[in-house]
Amino acid sequence: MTTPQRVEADLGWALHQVTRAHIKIVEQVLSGIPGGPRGYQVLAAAEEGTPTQLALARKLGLDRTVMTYLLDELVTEGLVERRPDPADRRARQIHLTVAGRAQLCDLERRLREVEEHLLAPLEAAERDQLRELLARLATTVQVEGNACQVAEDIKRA
Amino acid sequence: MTTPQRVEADLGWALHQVTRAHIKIVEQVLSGIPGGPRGYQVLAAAEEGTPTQLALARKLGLDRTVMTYLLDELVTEGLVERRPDPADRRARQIHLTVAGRAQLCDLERRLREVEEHLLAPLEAAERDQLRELLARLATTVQVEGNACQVAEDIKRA
DNA sequence: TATTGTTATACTCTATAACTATA
DNA sequence: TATAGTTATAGAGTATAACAATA
Repeated sequence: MTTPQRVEADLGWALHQVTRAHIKIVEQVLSGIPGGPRGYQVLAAAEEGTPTQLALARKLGLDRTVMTYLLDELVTEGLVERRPDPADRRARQIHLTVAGRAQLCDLERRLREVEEHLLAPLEAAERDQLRELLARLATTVQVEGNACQVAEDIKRA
Repeated sequence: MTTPQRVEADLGWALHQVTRAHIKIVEQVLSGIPGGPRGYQVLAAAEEGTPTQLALARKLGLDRTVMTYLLDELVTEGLVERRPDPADRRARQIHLTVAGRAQLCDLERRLREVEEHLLAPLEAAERDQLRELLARLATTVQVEGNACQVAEDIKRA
């Protein structure tokens, strides 16, 4: 399975190969975070506001029970805190800790490096072209769910 | 999560969105095949030669026990046959049946349509550009494993 | 009565190990 | 002794259902 002569092989094959390579290196960067890529996404979402657990679960396309387990680990690692929601005593707001914010900042820097590494084989102009074309396609195809979920789907396929 | 302002959001987000969309529609096309995308890949590989089960498992990056289950289903559906390998009585060669060959032909046609549908938002010249850039990147990044496996990885991420 | 979060249970998928038959 | 294929068992990950607290 070097260079495909077949069918699906075309766009699908290339798309999956590149995505797979991206996932592999991203997983390495995020291997130290509880929940891996998911944990990172929780941190990123928590930085943007103070979402409740349910809001977080919906945003990331996860079951709320999975979110409970995931947050248990992130809390244990001291990256986030659960605080009572003053407006609704049933809900918990998720806040980044100082350590969580520092961790997130570091991860974001390393993820940018990963992208640059992945695109390195292309010329600068080509990298921009690819980014632009993919971004345009991505906004038009818009599938329900999230990018993280893609990893699940790809594996199942 | 409409248009991302964040980080990973850039290339990774677009790449995963497009891949996810591709997986979704491919899964619909292959939903009737035992094993889904995997079953299709077995059919495609069986058409190219007469691989043994083990060769097939290695090519698709699957455990040989999984291959047994997968082939059981494909045989039940009448798409492939197990035949004794004349050169090694331990091994079984996997052959496409007439129905399997017809099924494969139909699937390939529909998968080509899926690709065209996915790229429809782009101009003809842009589609060619994207295909070319992705193909070039795919051949350079070359991760061990197969494209089908990507679906597994994406989900896990 | 409905909803947030938690916990316990069940299910799916995959890997691991053990077994048969060949080599 | 090693390998191809099968089968049984155990494990990780997820979803389902039941529960407590609150709305």
